[in-house]
Amino acid sequence: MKKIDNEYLFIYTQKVKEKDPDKVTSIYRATLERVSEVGLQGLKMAEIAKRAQIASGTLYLYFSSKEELLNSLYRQLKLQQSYLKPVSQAESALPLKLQLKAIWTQALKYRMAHYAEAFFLEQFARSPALSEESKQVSDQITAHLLTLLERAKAELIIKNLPNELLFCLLLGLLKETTSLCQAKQQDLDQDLIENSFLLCWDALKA
Amino acid sequence: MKKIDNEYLFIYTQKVKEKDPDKVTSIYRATLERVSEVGLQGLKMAEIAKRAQIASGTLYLYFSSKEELLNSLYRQLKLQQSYLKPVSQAESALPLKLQLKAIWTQALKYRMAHYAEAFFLEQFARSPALSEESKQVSDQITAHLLTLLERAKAELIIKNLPNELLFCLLLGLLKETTSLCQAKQQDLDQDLIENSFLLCWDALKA
Amino acid sequence: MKKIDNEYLFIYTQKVKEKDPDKVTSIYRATLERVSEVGLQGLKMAEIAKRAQIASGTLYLYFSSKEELLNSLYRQLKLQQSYLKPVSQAESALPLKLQLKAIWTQALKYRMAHYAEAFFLEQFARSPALSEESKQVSDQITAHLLTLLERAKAELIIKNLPNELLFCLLLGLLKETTSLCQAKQQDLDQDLIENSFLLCWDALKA
Amino acid sequence: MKKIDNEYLFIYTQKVKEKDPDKVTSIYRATLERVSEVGLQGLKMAEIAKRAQIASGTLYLYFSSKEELLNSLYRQLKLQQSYLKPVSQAESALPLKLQLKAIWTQALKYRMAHYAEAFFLEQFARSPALSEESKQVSDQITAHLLTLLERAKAELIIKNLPNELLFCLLLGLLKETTSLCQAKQQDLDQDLIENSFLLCWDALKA
DNA sequence: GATGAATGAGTTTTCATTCAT
DNA sequence: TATGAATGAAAACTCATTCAT
Repeated sequence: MKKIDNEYLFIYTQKVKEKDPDKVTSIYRATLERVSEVGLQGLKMAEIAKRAQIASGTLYLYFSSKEELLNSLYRQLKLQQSYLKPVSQAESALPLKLQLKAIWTQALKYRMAHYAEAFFLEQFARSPALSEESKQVSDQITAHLLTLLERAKAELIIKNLPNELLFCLLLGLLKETTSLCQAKQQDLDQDLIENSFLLCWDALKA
Repeated sequence: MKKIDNEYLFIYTQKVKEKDPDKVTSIYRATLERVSEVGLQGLKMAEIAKRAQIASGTLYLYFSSKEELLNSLYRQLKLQQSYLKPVSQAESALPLKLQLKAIWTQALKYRMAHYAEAFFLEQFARSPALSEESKQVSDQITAHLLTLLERAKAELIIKNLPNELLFCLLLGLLKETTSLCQAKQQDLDQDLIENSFLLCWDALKA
Repeated sequence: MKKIDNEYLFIYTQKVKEKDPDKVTSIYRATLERVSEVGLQGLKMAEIAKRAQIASGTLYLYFSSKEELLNSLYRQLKLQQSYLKPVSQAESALPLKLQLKAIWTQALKYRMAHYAEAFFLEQFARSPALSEESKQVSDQITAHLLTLLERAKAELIIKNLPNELLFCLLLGLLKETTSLCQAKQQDLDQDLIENSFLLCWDALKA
Repeated sequence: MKKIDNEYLFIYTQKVKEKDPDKVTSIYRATLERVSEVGLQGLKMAEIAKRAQIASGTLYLYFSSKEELLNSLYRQLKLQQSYLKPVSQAESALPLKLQLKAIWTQALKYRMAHYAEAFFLEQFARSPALSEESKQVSDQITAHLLTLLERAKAELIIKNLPNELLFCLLLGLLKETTSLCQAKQQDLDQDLIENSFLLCWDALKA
């Protein structure tokens, strides 16, 4: 049973309800844990409640249905994704390559540290239960990157290819690398960060 | 309602049952179609039967349970993955880069043409219903690639990094690119093939 | 898998159908075997067919439904029960006690030799599927005994109690003794016959 | 629709579940009633639920499956069988014959009063659904009787025959007599008790 | 007649949701 | 608010029976 740390999730709850935010937090955590254990298909409300140490009826005080719980968690996580992303002042003075490397490193570390969330996001993104509203919560991680890539293209540092394709490269490697670590129960080491960035950079650079 | 062509799926059925292979084929097709429409969570035996134009009881003549049907389809598809991969004689005389490009092109086209399968494989791979036996059906797509990468490393053409990491790059870009096309309902054009291979190659090359 | 000998069952089929009597016989045999293996609850038409080495559809050429098959078998067996019972000419000259002993011995042996039938009869007799018609097929085994008991009562040899009660004693001991032998996979030996008759006789005698 | 009184069944529930014992009791009662009405073959979970005045899903809060419900009821009843059997202090001072008569009377009355249970036990004992665990719950009714018979044999009051055989006599007559009363919708009268015991005793006595 | 794959009505079982406490 | 037993609609699965071959 994977435990997901509470402080991190706390922030989700800000906008959710007028009710006890700790409870919402622990419902979210319980949901993520169960999804990482049994997948979306195997997810049962009763088990979420049990894991969150509340009665199953209580879930319905916070979320009107399973679908709403999942969509709500999805939106929180999506918004959350960008939360840790802004590059520090200090970093924004660095050369673009180093800024990109900082983002890459941060993204890899973030995803490893929050694998259950990443897993949930990927699973639920493809679920027919994903509401229209949820779909519209865009992944703002991209905003930062976008600016950076545009600048790098303008400076002829990286290839002038559609952003979409460049994102595919980065996102694909990011996902696969973290999946790999997860599957092999292996931690992210410095070598892996360096090597993976090396691949990215050589791919991108003009 | 997406239709998946029959001839292609026919080959799956070779080893499945002593019973009518056409029926197995159409059950597989119906399952893939429904999964691509409603996801694994929304998949119902009655709807698979309806789509396959058989009675729901008939499903159980071919598969003892829903779980067995999904695992069985999973194994067929996994074994199938390598089926189209061997590079032709003519190609094996080409320079490594061109061989790799041939594989890349083929893989992209294959995945686009069989997106429902790819989707099912990715979804079910993470399902708790995936049996041990199914897990053991390895993805032999990698075998060809592995040889090629090893040769290229030996010839100092590509970077001497762990195969796993190189696979992450290739598989990640492959998945994301095809997802992108799928999401945008856009066909794979020559530009996309060229550009995506350009990214791969620059990443890999020494 | 218990095999029930064919010659014995052959006689059932005389009045059943205009169709192949061998087939009816083997359906009956298969049914009895399956019932003795899995009970009435576990009895499936497909398994009867398999055991009888015919297609399940063929069952319906001989019997219009499962219920009819069971009722039909029940009636055959009930009629059959008395078939072996008539005491020989020679025996009818013996003292009543010895005649009774001859019947007792015969009944015990019969029941042991045809345990599957006895089991079926007892199970099906209590089934709601037992038709009115089947209920009316009386157990003529009793007819012989009845005469004998009446005579013995007239001669003041046995107790003047209601026949029903005397039957309960005899039938009860008969059933339990054969059940016991069956459960212990033990053959009926001479001791058991002697001892059980001793109990019966002492109970009955005036 | 036969009603089985609640107080009696209450004792079953002692060891069953941490949940509401009244509900377990009423499920047991409903099951016995339905079995006595339609037999084991005709028994449906939905009808048990209806009779017990609960939703069918509720059955599964108490028993994980139909099979478990039946086995559970079987074990309760088996254990229960001996419950009413111990002879009172006063009785144990009586001559053996009278003690035996007391047990006989008690057993007859008990079985008549709880015919549905007896019926269920006999039916389910032969069902393939009977679990190994259930088989092992021995019928402790015999323990008391055994002691008594052994003593009577030692005192040369009754025949020195194997207990098994003596049990066959007693159990057989018990079963048949109660079946008879049940079938004839007739109550157990004093005559029947006297007469049946007379038969038993004459059979047993040395 | 004989076959056995196919049928679908009828079961068992699950689980999101409700509601009395 | 919180509870968790109860609900019952909906799903998986079974199997007697049919029917095209």
